[in-house]
Order: sequence, then structure tokens, then C-alpha cells
Amino acid sequence: MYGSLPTFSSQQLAALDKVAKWLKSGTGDQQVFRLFGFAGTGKTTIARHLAAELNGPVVYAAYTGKAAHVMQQNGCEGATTIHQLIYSWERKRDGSFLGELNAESDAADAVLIVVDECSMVDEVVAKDLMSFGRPILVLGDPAQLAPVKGEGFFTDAKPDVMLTEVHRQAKNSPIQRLAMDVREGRSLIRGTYGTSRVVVLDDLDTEDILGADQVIVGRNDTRLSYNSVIRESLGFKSALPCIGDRLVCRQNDHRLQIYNGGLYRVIDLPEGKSPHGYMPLMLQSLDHAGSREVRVLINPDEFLHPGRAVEAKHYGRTQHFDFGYALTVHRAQGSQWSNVFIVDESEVFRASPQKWLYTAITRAIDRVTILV
DNA sequence: GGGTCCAG
Repeated sequence: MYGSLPTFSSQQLAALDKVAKWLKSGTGDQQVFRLFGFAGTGKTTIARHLAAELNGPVVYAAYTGKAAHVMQQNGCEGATTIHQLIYSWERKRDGSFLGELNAESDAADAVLIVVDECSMVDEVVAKDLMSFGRPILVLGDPAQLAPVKGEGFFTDAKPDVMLTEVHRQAKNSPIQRLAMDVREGRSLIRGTYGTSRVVVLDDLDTEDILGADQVIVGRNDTRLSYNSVIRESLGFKSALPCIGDRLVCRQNDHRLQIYNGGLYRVIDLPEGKSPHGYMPLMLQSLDHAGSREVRVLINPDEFLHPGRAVEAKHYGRTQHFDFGYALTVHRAQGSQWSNVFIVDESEVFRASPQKWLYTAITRAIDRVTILV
């Protein structure tokens, strides 16, 4: 198997060594091992490599469906949401769901549980996961956004290992430097940094926005207005999804294997009647090339009246999407794109503006344009 | 004052 060994840096090798030592002898005293690192430092690669050497089942999980899906893409077999892993769900009379800890969970006899994007995990879920008494390796970036309510339970304590060398972008790339500036509290200065730019409205060209692989904003209001403006520029006339439109999924559907945060292109509007005026769409995933098409059913009302509450009986029968040209940083967390356009709304997030902007910038691999 | 997540 040596042929398939990834090339590790000395920092990564030291991390591997520490985690391996913990696994070998330390998990009785210390249930949780915190392997932290800035975005793109190779945390999952290390975890997967260690898992391959273990005798016994390793389970992979993340808080969000999207993060679990990204784990799968990175070779973490069977990665799932923590909710799917440890709870069993019962439907109550009013249509809501009651989750109970599932004693039969695969977590109960795992030799190791690996949790990615752990900055999003809150205290309740973290403690439920720990109640199985199995060793947990948590991966995360303490500089990224915490859950909306409360603190990140795992990122609230000191890391056991902190990876600092970024491999996602080229070393000392402009993106890395901009991200570091923000992380360390310096403010961004208007100008050009390689192919990346920090701009004000006057510097802006439509192509900066339309040419980006993803637009990232802070507020939902901004997201909706960017979505409309971009759709208008692209020539879409209808308020409903059209062939060629870019959509983001808003709720996991494990049966259809679509996940919240997943991006899709509308490739067909199949003819045919659906009950209640539901609208069938044929979609192609934009997150990985060559994936199969998926047929979903949407409720047009969710597009015609965004923000209006949807009746429960309708909700369960359809899938839930929104236009995906612009995303909030909160929903873009865990994803990455080559060329990202950011509308800097960090000042709105008063508790942690630098975490907001850092998370936004580190979504970009090759190029970022930041409108300040 | 602003952002989200999970469950069939």
C-alpha cells in the first residue's frame, strides 16, 4: 500500500504521530482528541490515513449534510450527519420529529469516531455523541464560524494539535495572505493582490460577479437581491426555476441523496401533472462532475413568496431549493470554489466579524474578489 | 442584529 501513501509534510507527520499515540494508549484518559488546523491544512487526509491502520469500524460524521458529503468526497466512507448517526427519529402527531439517542448506533462499537467541521457542533449534540464512550477525533478550524446559537463545543477548548501550513492554496498565495491578515485582525486594503482584488463599488465590473464560481454574502436580504440581479443579467425572466438555473438545496433528502447546501443546475423541466401544482425539475449536481441526474419536486410557492411559511402537509411532499448564485457564508462553510466573489458584510456580525470574513476568504482556491 | 442545523 506504500504506493498510495500521501506525501505528508513534517508538520503533518508530527500530527499523525500524536494522534496515533493517543489512539494506542491515551483514549481511556482522554475521550476527545482535537486535531485543529486552518482551512486546507489536510486534516481529513490525516484522519483517513490513521483510520486505515485501525482494526475495527471507524465512523465518520459531521454536523451538516453538506460537510458529511464533502467528507465522503474526500474518501471518508459512509460519512453521515451526526443526527443520522446517533439518533432514531419518530414522527409525532403534529408532524414534528422527536429524536432519541439510538443505543444501536454504529457509534456504539466504533473504534474511532471522526467528526469534521467541528466548529459547528453545539454542546447538546457533542455531549450526546460523547455518551457512547468511544474515542472521538474532532477536526476543525477554530477561526471558522461557530453555531448560530451558542458556542462551538469542541472549538471552545485548546487543540491537541494545530496544523498551520496551508496546502489548499499555493504557499504564500495572495488568498492565504489576505486570510491571515483578517485572522490576525488587520483590515483589508483596497488593491490588487495577484489575480485577487479588494475593491469598492466604483472599481467593480459586472464580470467580477458573473465570472465568479460563487458569490458569497452575509445577510439573507443581500443574498436574495444578488440572486435576482444575477438572474436578470443572465436573461432569466421567470421567478420560477428555468432550464440553466443554478439552485441550492435547502434540506437533506437521504432517499434522493440530495443534501442541504448542495448546488445543482436545472437541466430539464419535465412535462407531466403533479398534485397540488408541484413542479418537477431535473437537476444535475454541480459539486462533482459526472454525477447522476436527480428528479425533484418543488412547490412553486416557495419561489414566488420567499420567506412565507409553508404548510407542513406540503412541506413533506416536496424538496426545498433556492436560487444558488449567491450564498451566505454560514451556508458556504465547508465548500470551496476556484474563483469567489465576496460582498464583505462582516461588520454586521458584530460578535466575530473577522471569523466571518476569514471563513469567506478561505472558500476560494485560486482567486477572490472582495467588495468592501 | 445577524446568521443555521437536524429528523421522514
